[in-house]
Amino acid sequence: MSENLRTYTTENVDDERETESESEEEELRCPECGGQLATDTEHGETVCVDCGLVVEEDEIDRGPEWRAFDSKEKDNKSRVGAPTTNMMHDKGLSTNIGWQDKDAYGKSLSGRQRRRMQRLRTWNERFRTRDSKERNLKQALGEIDRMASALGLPDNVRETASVIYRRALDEDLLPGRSIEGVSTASLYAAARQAGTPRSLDEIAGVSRVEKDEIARTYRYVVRELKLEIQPADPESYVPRFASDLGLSDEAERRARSLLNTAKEQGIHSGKSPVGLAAAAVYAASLLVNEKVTQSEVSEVANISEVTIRNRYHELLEAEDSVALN
DNA sequence: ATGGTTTTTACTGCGTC
DNA sequence: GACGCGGTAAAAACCAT
Repeated sequence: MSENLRTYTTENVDDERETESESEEEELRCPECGGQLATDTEHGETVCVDCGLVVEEDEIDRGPEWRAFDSKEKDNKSRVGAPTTNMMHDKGLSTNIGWQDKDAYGKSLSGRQRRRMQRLRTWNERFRTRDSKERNLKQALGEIDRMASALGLPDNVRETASVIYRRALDEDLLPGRSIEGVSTASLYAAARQAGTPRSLDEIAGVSRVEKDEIARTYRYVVRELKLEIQPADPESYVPRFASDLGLSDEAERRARSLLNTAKEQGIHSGKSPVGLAAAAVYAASLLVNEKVTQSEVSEVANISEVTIRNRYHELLEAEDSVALN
């Protein structure tokens, strides 16, 4: 079975990484003795098995760290970027001061020195935990940054996301939760607060964490930090959708006004904001003669066409009933 | 866990290019 | 005949309880 799997995977990987796929295929011979060559990736050398002649050296291993079976995994294992698992902030390397009041020879310390040591312990502990939070923060911020740029979120969102994360850290919300999970949740919250919301799906798409966990962590963080986040305003999605579809400002304005009349009519409660926004954009595109298809809208909004249909009927009805008055 | 609501999936029919 | 659109029924997802 491993044979089949192997050929399949190497092919796949080669597709995307053309550079150095030949190593397994071509069989070069040693120029001196004709012996077989072997590649020593650790030292970056190609050596002859028989005579030991170094044929090539200082090669760079550009490949990913391990074999990867899909693109996601490949991302994780690539050589660049932060290591994915660094469970202990200091890898157990930081200093610890023993609790016994003995010197290096095992003799007891004088009272004066004991007090000194006590102070040292306190400070060492303080620095160490401070340091641990610092590292934690650093990693989280990197993660937030990565996701934010993947989603095209502006700097101020990253800013608030990191503020939220800092608060979570200060309130000791982290234990039992992953750094990635909390950073993702922070970013999600920040995006919504800033009025440039991204759907849970979009967020989950760039995060290392599953959607469910993000939602769970998000709820938790919001509750504990008592962040006030009102349900996303459909209007806030409009600009993004409109620009993704290449619609004019005029169309965007129409979409907004449609949403506003809908709000006055109270059509919008309980419905997904994204769906409403998508429908409004679609309806607006019709009204200003810049027709885009339903499926195009559903594509950029990540919403089903059916939902767009249902919503945009409601939107137009609301508009009509206002027009009659 | 449950029930009610919303969204999605899958399918069908109609008109147009 | 492919495409865009509308509608429907049933399944799935979501949410408050």
